[in-house]
Amino acid sequence: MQAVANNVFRALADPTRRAIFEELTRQGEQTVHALTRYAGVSQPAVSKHLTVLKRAKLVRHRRDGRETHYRAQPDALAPMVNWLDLYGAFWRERFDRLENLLQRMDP
Amino acid sequence: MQAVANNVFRALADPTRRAIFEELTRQGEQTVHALTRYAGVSQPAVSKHLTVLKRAKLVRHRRDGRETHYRAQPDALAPMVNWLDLYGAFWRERFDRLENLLQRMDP
DNA sequence: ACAATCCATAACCATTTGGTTATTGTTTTG
DNA sequence: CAAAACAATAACCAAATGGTTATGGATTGT
Repeated sequence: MQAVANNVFRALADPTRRAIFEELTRQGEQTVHALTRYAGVSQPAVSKHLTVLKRAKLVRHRRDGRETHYRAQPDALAPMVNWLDLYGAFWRERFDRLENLLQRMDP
Repeated sequence: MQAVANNVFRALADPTRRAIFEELTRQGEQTVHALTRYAGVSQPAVSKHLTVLKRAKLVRHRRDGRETHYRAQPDALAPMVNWLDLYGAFWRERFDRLENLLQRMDP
C-alpha cells in the first residue's frame, strides 16, 4: 500500500507527465497520437510516460483498432491527498477554502 | 512560480525525503544528527536530502553552535495542494472530510 | 494487395539521482 | 590544548531517468 503511494509521487514528479495527466483531466480521453502532438516530445517518450502513469493507476487505457485511448483516473490521487492530510496539517488552508465556499454559496 | 511547484513535487518523490519531512512535522525541530539516526542512511546523505527539501522551501534551518536544527515548513506544500485542486478535482472527498470535521467540532 | 497510420518495444545515450567514504571547518568537552 | 562531535562539502560510483532513433506488429485506407 505504501508502494502505491510511492508510485503516485514518483509519477507526478516529472513535469511532462504532470502535463499529460493535466491534459487528460481537462480534455478527457485522448489517443497517444493527440497526446504526442500536445506533449512536445516523441511518441515513444509519451508511451513510456503513459506506462509510468499506468503503473501508478493514474490513467487507464482502452484499445480501439490501431489507436489506444487514455483517460485520467483522478481517484488514484487519493494516496497523495491522504499523505497531505496526515503530514501536511493543512487545516488552516482548508478552513480558508471552506469559508470562501460558504460565502459563495450563501452571499 | 511553476518552477517552485516542480521543486516541491520532485523533493517529495523520494521516500527517504518524505520520511524526513514526516519526522519533522511529527516531532518538530531536529538536528541533523537525530535525523540521521532516524533515516537509516549516512549523515552526508541526510544533509543532501535536507538541501533538496530546503530548495523546495519545505524545511528551514537554524544554526546553534556546532549543530543545525531543521524544522518543517508545511506551508510550502501549497503548490501541491493547489495542483490537486486544479487537476485532481477532489472536491467530493474533501467535502466528506470537512463534513466529518465540522460534526466533530460542533457535536 | 499495398501503403500508410498508430502505438509499443528495443536499443542506445547523456544526465540526474541517491548513495557511499573521505575530508574539512567549527564547536564543544575533557 | 587536545580530542571528540557535528554538519557540510568533495569526490566518486552504480543505477535510474528521460530522452532519442529504429523496428515491428497490428489496423486502416486506397
